[in-house]
Amino acid sequence: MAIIFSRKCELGIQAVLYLASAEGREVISSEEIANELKIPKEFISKILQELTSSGIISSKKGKMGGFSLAKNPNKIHLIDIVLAIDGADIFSKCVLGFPNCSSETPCPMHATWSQLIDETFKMLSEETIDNYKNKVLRKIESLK
Amino acid sequence: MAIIFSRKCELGIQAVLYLASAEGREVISSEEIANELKIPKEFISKILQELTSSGIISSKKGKMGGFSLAKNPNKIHLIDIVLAIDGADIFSKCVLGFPNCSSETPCPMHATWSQLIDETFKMLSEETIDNYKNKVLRKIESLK
DNA sequence: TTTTAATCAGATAAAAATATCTGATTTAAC
DNA sequence: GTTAAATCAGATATTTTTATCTGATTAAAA
Repeated sequence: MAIIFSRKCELGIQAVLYLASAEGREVISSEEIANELKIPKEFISKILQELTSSGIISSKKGKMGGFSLAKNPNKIHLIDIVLAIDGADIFSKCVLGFPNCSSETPCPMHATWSQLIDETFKMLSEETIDNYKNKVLRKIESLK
Repeated sequence: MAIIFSRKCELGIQAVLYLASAEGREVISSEEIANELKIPKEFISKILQELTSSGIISSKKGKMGGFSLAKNPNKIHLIDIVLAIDGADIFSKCVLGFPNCSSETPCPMHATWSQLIDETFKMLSEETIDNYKNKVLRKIESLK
């Protein structure tokens, strides 16, 4: 089964978008995020920990603690989350799984695939969390 | 870790390209494919079985048996192999993992992502094995 | 100061994907 | 016919990913 982003990465993006949509509030607990996004609390907690240690979000410990964006949502790009959780493999590894695929020793699909991957990287690098924060609330509504 | 195609699919495409590059010869054994592509014989055998049962390649059993393309390489498209091994999930499932993502209840990335996925689907549907069969031999040289 | 509610860190469990093994079947050559 | 070399089918093993659990730490509120 092929996938694009790992489950962790999918949920990481969901969670960051939810935090962005809650602007004005100081922090949001992992429990609220889990309930709103209908995903297991334990799993999203681990993901929030990763996002915290990579500096995309920040956490407040103790009672009344929770998570918030580490910077302005127009400074957080989708690519930041993808690279933090899944790394750069999707953009750098050979699409056919050949070793050392490059313009010197290209695989058969190298040229055509590079073009698509570059476009994808560009989109993820340009789009900010800010551009999407309102859309996530509408999607969450549809989950209820 | 994110991936595009499963390992099975990557190797399936590699193997079909190798068969295409060997035009003129009646059949190619799984052992030869494994040796040339530097991958385990047992694993590629299983993949060749799948490709046979989905009608992309055909097999000849018994001594001197092996595999060959089931049709003209200009009639086999990359998408055929991808769909046969990985299915259509990559093209139909929500990129953020939300349920029921569609233009009615879109996820935040739905519109931007659909565009990239449609382009990818189009490329894989247009490109034939025939377009790539020579390139694979050059790549195999670099493995030696 | 104690209790409560939150994150944090590391271990463990479960599920899925990847890879391997074993034996049966098929077919060409001797 | 017998043997050898190939695919086929299903079971098994290994690895990775996904998910959960447990206990420690932190900090607000009673």
